[in-house]
Amino acid sequence: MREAAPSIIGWPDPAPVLPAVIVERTQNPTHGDYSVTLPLKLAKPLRRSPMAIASELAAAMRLPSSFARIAVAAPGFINVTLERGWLQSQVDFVVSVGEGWGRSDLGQGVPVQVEFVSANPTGPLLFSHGRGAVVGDVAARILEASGFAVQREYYINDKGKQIRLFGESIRARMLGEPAPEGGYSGAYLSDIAAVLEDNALSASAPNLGELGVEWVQERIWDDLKRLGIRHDQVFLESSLYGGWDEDTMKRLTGLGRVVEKDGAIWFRTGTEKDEVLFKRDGYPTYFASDIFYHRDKFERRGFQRVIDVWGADHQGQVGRLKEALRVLDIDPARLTVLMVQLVSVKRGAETVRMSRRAGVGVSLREMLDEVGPDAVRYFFLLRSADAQMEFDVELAKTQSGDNPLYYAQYAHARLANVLVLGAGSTGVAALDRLDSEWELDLIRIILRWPDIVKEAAQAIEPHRLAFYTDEVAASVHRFYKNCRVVTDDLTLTAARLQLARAARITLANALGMMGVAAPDRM
RNA sequence: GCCCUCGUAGCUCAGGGGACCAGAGCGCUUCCGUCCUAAGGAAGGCGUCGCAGGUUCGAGUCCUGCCGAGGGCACCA
Repeated sequence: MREAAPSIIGWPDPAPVLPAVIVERTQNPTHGDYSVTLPLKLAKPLRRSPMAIASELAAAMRLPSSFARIAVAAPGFINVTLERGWLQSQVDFVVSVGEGWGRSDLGQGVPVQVEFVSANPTGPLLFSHGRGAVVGDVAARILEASGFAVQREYYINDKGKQIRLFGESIRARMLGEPAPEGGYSGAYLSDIAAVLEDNALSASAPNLGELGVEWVQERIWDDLKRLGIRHDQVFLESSLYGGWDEDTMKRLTGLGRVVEKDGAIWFRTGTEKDEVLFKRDGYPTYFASDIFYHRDKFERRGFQRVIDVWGADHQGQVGRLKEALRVLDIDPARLTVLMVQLVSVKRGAETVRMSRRAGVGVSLREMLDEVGPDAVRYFFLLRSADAQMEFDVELAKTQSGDNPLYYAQYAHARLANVLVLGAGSTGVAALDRLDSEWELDLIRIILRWPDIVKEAAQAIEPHRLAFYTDEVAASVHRFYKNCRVVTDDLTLTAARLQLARAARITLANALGMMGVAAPDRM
């Protein structure tokens, strides 16, 4: 269409710029399945009526009549309606593709890194960390399914005084003393102290911090494992300081971006407010580490794109990091930072607000114990990452359709169940008999799945999967309720079983991409 | 004071500049039970899309300002 349009309607001088998206999905089914709005966009530059342009373009469009109907509608839309026979035939196609249904080679093997969680090993993961963990993991799954070469990375901040402070906090706990100034005071310190004492270590042992980190990190891996999350790579901050730091500083200095004042070393942002890179005591700031780290990702390791999942409390860092990348001649658009907003936990009438900074709140582990990993994942995915959310514990535990997780999983279980019941049926499927509104609606929704994945990959918006899943589940329940699958009518039974297979595959793939179980029985 | 995210139905939230786009679920009021799991389905009411301008053939959607909520603005992490 984009290529053909000029020759069909004649090109003016200068030529108009065509929009990137030419065919879009209609939002109202009475207008068909797809629409072309090009005539409306071309009307002004061509100084012609949009309806006339639409008619000419529509007349020139060549689509097999078995595939779709084309219509022109005021004020200048070209609407394409998929033919029933074609829709029905796609049921076989979905079944034949099976597990690959929804996957694509959109990314063409481009290397992408998703870095997420990256919590400091000085305390167990909070529930709010879980949100970033799920968002990052599902973003990675979506990109993998779309043909990107994805690496999942966990960055550990193993330098600096936090580890030392952590060790001092453990020592204080072992001695029954209060935590040091700015130290850690959570109940888990007692657990660590108990383990260390069991191993005959005293408060005077020199490496309490390291031992504590080991304990915490084990627990973090364990929590993530229960959530179904693994990382491919652990990156230590300390590895940035074997020369890479100096090399990067040399580059920045050469670019005239480094200045020393007040005994510290600063990055010249180009605005009035410079940023400290190395503190007066000689230690690097997080900003400096982040510059070294991201230059490493892009230049040394060659990732084309990097997705960082950060908590909302780090958003101040985004602008200056991107500015530093730009200065280093790395296109900042290659870095996407997903800001994950705060989570509060609602238990009955009580709401607990989570605060990372304050280090208080509900631990990820308690929530895994209480509602299970599937509910944690699905509920986090039912909200876009950039909106603050409330997690309703009672709802997550409810075993009914009020709970969107059960609603979706139950739809899958129903299909699996009916497929077992129909396993002995011997009829030959007559797909043209899938002609009720419920069946055709389900087919249309199923066929959207590959687009949903692509859109989620392009926008990096994992929540789109959950909303789609909810739609599929609703359509499945309607189908199940209105179209009895296994009957004496053998060709219809076979056709409906095939549709049930296609729907089950779609639901299973969608739930699978979210890391949520798709049970056959409930 | 500056920056970021959000502001849509009583509640929790979707809405890639398009035409019934004003939505879904929950909650509320009803209805559906020989029969594949009623852990379900069907019907109904619910709104000045925070406010005011602007861009556009067309604006919850983009821009500006204001108001409100939350989070950032450390030689903290």
